[in-house]
Amino acid sequence: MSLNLRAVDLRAASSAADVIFDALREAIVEGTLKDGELLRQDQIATMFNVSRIPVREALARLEEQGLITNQRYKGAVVSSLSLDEISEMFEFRALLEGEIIRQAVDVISDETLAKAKDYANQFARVTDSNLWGNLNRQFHYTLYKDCKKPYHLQIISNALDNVSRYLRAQLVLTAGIERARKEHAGILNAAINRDGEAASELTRAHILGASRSLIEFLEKDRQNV
Amino acid sequence: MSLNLRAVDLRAASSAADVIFDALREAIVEGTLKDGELLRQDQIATMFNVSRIPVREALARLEEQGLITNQRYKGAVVSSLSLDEISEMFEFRALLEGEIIRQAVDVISDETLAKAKDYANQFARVTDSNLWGNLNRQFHYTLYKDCKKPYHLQIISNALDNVSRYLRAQLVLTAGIERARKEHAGILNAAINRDGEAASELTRAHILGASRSLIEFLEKDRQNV
DNA sequence: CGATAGCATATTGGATACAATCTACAATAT
DNA sequence: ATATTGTAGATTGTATCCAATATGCTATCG
Repeated sequence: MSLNLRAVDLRAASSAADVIFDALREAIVEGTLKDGELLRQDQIATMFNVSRIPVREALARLEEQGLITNQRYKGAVVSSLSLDEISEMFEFRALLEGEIIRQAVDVISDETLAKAKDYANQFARVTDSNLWGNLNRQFHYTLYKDCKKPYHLQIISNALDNVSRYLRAQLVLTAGIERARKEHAGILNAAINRDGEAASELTRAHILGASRSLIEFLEKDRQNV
Repeated sequence: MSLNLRAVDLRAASSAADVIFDALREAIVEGTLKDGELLRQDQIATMFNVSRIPVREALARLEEQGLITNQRYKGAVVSSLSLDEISEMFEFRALLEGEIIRQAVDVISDETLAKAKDYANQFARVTDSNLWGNLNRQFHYTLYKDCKKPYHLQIISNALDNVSRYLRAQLVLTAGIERARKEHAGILNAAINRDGEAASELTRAHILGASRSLIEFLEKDRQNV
């Protein structure tokens, strides 16, 4: 077993369903596919040059994640969340992320802190709003990841997936960026000082504040439809 | 629209994939399908008298829930969790359920309390170990449900799904029933007294205690394999 | 006798074909 | 004109079929 060749684990390679799942997931999370938009199996199959079978598998998985809703014989639509549902998901995130960062700051490495700082800086500098969502996610996720709780992290990630297409509206349309920038700095600082309690409280406030701002915005926005 | 006939919403009717998903999920959660057991598409298809297509859809959804693991071209096996993973999931449950019951006791109705008491009694009386898992779930879920946080409840339910096949071993093989019975009584009492803090703390202790007992048992058990 | 290549069988991934159902519009009756 | 029924096309759900891959046995070579 000493062949001078870089090998990859082909068993872990992606099936067509995997590729389609990832693509749809990303499009929904980024908001490219809008709230309530109808997803036609045939259309997606044609786009990816496959039959409808792997498309259906991807859709089944997306539904299990809550990102789409399937109605038998009618089709799949991108899930459209009520204000209550959005609000609940932010509360959920505040609970989970507040707890995880408390545990994380005790074990987070200096390299990881440096990475988080880098993401925070990029987030503050970059002006392309398409990048904000991802940089925001990277910043937070980086702070959490050293605590070695993969299940918690996966659930957190999924919860974020379910609200990011709304969060983006909050950042872009309510001057949320400037506030987020400051709050990120505060959280990062608490992490650098290894102050779990402060990091937790600031993270909770960060999430719940964004929630309030978003809900307020959506309340106005949804009236004029 | 006033026809004297009891109608049902056929659009909500189950597809073959739904039926198979539910059946497999239940079998895994109850432990009928064991840890690491291989699931053959063709065999399942034959059992339900359908083709493999809806079976594959069900398997895709089960994998998304973490209940099975799929390996390309090899097949699906019931997920086998490490002690660390099991332990993490119990911590997760303790965090979530501790918080939810705190919020729930403020709004829980007397009827719901009566139902919870009924489940607790059944749990204590029944001797058929196959019923324990479900009664335990019903007891806790009943206490939570009035708080109207469907997303939280769904995540809690899924987390329980992922560990119940192990929990059952703890109840059956470590005299966990007697302790669970007492702890249920304590939690119920705190709920009746509308003491959110006590209910939360007792629920956390209940879950983390079961976790410790289970892990200890599994450590011994897995050595002799 | 042991290791490796070749082959047969089993199983999964995906394509094609068909059945069930929905949607929209035309036809008909009142 | 309005409401109901019938029909055609579109779309989803499932069955059947083929291709890609894994597994295990056999044969061959050293």
